[in-house]
Amino acid sequence: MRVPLHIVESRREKLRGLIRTDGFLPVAEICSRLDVSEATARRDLVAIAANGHITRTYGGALADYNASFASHGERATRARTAKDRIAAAALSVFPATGTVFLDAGTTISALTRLLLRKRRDFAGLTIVTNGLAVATQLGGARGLELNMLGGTFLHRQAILLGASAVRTLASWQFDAAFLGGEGMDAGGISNSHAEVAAFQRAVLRRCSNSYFCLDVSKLGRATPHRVAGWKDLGKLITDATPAQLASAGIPLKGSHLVSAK
Amino acid sequence: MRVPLHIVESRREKLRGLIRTDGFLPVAEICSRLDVSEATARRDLVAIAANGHITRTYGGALADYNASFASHGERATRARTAKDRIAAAALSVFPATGTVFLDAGTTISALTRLLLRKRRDFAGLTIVTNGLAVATQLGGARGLELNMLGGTFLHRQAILLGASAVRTLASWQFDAAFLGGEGMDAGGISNSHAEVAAFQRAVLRRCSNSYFCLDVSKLGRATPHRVAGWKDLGKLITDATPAQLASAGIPLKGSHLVSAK
DNA sequence: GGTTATATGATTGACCCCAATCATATCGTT
DNA sequence: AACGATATGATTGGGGTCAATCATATAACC
Repeated sequence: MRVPLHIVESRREKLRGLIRTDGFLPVAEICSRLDVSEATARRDLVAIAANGHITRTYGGALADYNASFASHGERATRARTAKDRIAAAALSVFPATGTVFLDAGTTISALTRLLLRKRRDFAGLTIVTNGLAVATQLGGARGLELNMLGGTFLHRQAILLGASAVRTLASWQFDAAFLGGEGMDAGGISNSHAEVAAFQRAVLRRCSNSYFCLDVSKLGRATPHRVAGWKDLGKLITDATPAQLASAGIPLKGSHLVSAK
Repeated sequence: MRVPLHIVESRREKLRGLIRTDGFLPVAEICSRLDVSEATARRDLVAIAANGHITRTYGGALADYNASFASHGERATRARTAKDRIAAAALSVFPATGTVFLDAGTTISALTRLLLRKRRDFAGLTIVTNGLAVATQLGGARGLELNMLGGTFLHRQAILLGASAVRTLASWQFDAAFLGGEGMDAGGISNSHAEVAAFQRAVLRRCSNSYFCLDVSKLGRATPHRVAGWKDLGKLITDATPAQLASAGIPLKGSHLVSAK
């Protein structure tokens, strides 16, 4: 029998919370806790997985604050996704030692994953991040010194931000910084959160080499808060072709571009 | 056919790394990546799960840096563990609003889990933590302001520590702090890491009410680094009986003890 | 208020996961 | 060198999971 929409939505919201709280939830337990049939539980799961930050697994669902989960989707199909290609390109310019800042975000998370797979020992490398997923992934890597900036937790993105984060930043100097973004157009790179943009600008001031990693889907999209114009930032790592970039009015060439093909 | 022991161990070490990197790994993929049969993959999994930090799920294995996973084990058996009882007792003294510090560690993680299950809205409450698992669990809770201290990542414990963490602490004042520990005896509470102990002492200086949460298995155990003597700390929340505490030489009564039974 | 759209639960057949068992090859040990 | 221990892979039966289909009751819409 049909049920009011607000009931459906609130149930799914509750399920989102349950999965987030437990980290992993088997289908059977979803049924008993929400008192619904398997069919409904599964349907809710796919609904949440579609736009929520949840990954389905065989027999249940996994909260992917650690967006590192890529087994079923990306890797199984063997099709290297745009993010993976970008990660590979970023890896080629990744310092072997020194101090590196890593942004939050799924693109950077792909880089982290690749980094862990390619290198066995990280002695001499210091990584600083404000992303919970990145920290979670890198924590425990052999020889790596991992630092996290403090700050206020930004809902839905698992990022630490705010005045405290910017203040802590002041004591660091980075050899390289790898950053993400939500939009790139003729004017530069932009983000949807004012705080994120402000934070990234603060990072830019403290690094000698900056690499923005954005896939082609962000091309031409402008989001409210501008991070920096093309003149003010370092290199762009993208899978967009030079032709695509040119037609979007982005004036980058060679030395400011690392192409991921 | 049998295979040399060092091969077995190195393969399992590699598997540990894979699971940690990916967050979740289906059995089928373990087979293809390690080039072993399902049987061996499963056997390796149980071997790792026995003493490594891995949780088996149906169809694969989950890296449990987020110690929040408790569906199969604790909850399924319905047996309220010591940690759960302590968490329930802690919840009874948990402020409805204000600023609360939460330590890292599995006992506190149990408290976090319970907190999320019991309360729907956290408006007016600010939580500060240095534990990745706690932050991961609480991130996204409705109305909650969540702050994380920055610092250096401590291997194996997913805690942020060090001078930076202590420094950030200086700008906070807590209405309550819930802390864990590794040992309690007549002399007080102790921890195995010097940095952890130093950090906890710094927290104690900045809170009006402190609650140490330790289960009875820690009773009588003394670890190298003393956090504080019984006179210097607030209340103890434990499932140990007053008789057990007395026989261990711990001079606490009523007002300094919250019993979890 | 009548009609349409849809959320739900039951069912079914196929597929996958798992624990147990067994034969075998080879490592460790004496 | 010979023996025992054991890590491995194949097999098998049982059970769980999944996607698809269908009937139905009821919310949403006009």
